[in-house]
Amino acid sequence: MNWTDERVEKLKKLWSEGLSASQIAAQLGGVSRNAVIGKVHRLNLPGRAKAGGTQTAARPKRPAPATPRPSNFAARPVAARPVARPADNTLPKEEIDVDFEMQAETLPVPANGNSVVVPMSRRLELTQLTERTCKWPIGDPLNDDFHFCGNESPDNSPYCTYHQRLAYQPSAERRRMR
DNA sequence: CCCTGATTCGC
DNA sequence: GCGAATCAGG
Repeated sequence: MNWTDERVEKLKKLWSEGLSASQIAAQLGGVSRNAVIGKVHRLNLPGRAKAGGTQTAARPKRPAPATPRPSNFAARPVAARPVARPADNTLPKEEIDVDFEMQAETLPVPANGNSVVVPMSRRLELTQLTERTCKWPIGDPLNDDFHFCGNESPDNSPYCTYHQRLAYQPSAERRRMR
């Protein structure tokens, strides 16, 4: 991917708005967060404020790589991000970020004795999702409380074990459950 | 483990 | 100039 004027402009804008490098990389697409950080430095954009200078202590030089870096790396499959966003993508962080993270969500227990418990979600924002977080959407995307399950999903599955079963219902199980 | 930004240096 | 690898920290 090329750093066109447009992309650089967007980078500057998002960086100044305080988005993290990975968030910016996700919005730009086709670049890693490292690329974003590297570009930020090259552009001499101001870094993030360090309160009290805790972080930037003199860093020892990087030791020489013991093993030469492999120059042949497979092109990484860019994760599809098909989830649509409201046109207004401004996030009122200040208001909704003060969340109730470990809120347990339960459904009414059916009278049949098989209790159906929906595991608590981590209430993640779209930008927080990783390869290992459940991408089961919860709520109305047009609503402010929309979020993703975010629990750990095994291996490369897009969903956690619970939502995996909801997503891919085997016919046998679907029948059993009616 | 997840994440964050900072730095180096081969390309 | 670019950005993966690495470091350092939360």
